[in-house]
Amino acid sequence: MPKSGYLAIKGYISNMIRSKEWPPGHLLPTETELAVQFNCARATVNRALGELAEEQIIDRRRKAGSRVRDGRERMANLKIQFPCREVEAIGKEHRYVALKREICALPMILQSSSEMGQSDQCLRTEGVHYAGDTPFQFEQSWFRRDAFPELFEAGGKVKAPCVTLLEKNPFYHGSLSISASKANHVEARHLGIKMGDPLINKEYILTDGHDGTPVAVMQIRYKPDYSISCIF
Amino acid sequence: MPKSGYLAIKGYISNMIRSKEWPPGHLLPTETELAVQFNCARATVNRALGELAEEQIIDRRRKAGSRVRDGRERMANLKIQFPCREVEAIGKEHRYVALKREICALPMILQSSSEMGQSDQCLRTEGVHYAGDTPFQFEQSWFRRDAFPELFEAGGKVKAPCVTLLEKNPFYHGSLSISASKANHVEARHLGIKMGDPLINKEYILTDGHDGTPVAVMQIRYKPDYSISCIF
DNA sequence: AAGTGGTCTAGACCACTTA
DNA sequence: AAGTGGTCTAGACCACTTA
Repeated sequence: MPKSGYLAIKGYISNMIRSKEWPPGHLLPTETELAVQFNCARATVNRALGELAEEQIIDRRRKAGSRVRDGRERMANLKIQFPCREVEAIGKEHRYVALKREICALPMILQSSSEMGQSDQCLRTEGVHYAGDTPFQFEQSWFRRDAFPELFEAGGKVKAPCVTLLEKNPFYHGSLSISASKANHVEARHLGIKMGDPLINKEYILTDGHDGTPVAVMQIRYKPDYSISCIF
Repeated sequence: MPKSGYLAIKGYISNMIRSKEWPPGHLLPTETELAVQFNCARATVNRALGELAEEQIIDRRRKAGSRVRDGRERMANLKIQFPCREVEAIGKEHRYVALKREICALPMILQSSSEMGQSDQCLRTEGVHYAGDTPFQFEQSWFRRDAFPELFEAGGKVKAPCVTLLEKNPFYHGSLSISASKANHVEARHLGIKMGDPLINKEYILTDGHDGTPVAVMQIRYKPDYSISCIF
């Protein structure tokens, strides 16, 4: 542990909390008091406490001071990787086999309440992502035409939709939902497993950067040997 | 968007990146240049860039400067909630029904290579967490005796192990792994579902705060209507 | 009204990395 | 050797929240 600097202060406070010397709810010394104790400027204490608040270890409020949080709710960092990227990450060659590609009406989840009309069109794709020669993910997706016009231009070989998406904008926002289901015969055939086997599913809902309306849904199904990991 | 302050600088840079005016790999102006541009102190720019680096939007290296990251790997915040807490969070009453409780040898994953001997003992528990009257989670766990002596004192009514854990230390670290499996007849009976139904599983491995060795494993199985969500 | 934290400034020194 | 970011200081003013 560093002997000086804001990390020393962070370490000191973390230890007091971990050792339960300062239990949840405990009121911490003020920034000024800690600055005296550590013989440093208040800005240094402020950085230490600010990071602890960011990490949800303490709660800070003006005038009320800083308190140790009830730590029963923690956060972990989960890596978000679209299918093409996930295959690359395990060091295998990514290959996409398109199965379906059709224009359809917007599914419920992509219908924005306000604007209706000609944008009311949607591309639905279905395909399998291979890691080398092994089927890895079965993908079924919907894309609003007004948000992704370039996906509708089917020029040449059909690329995986996520590849086109990431070329357009590598910084999408949205939500991820993880669930389990039983493989139906289509999913089982394309993933090379038995019907009724358990699947892990990720459902990404991508949102527009400006108004936050949903613009795409990607449903990705994985074989039961797949798992998702993170640390906390 | 704020017109001044470090948030204005963050917003400006975020916009340049989102609009692809500054594509991945692009070299940002130096802190000094941005301080001139925004007519502020370098410390203010430093805070803005520091937060963008924290959020993995940019990469920063001394002398090399700050660059826009390849955004294809994003991070999402996943809430970590132990079973008792998860039931409370949906507003239901938490009740734990213990099914098994036995001393056994350490499973592989809890064996620390270095220290062996009398601590070589483990508590294995099995139980069901109810949300109100509905079975919600089937839990199977292992705890090292040397790390959780208080769990071995079976005084009075048996509490859920996670409750005792959180009383001892609300700030555990460890890893979470999410997978899917088929319900066997024990799991199916206790969760009130059919054998062969798909389950979502969480496996928590808790580690010691000091040396990082694993001290407990909690395997939690959920019915297929359960899902895990996060935003990114 | 008074006590907190939030943010900013102008300057400083240094660590690290590249050339 | 030179340019960048990392961190710190001493001081300032303010916003917010409680009493």
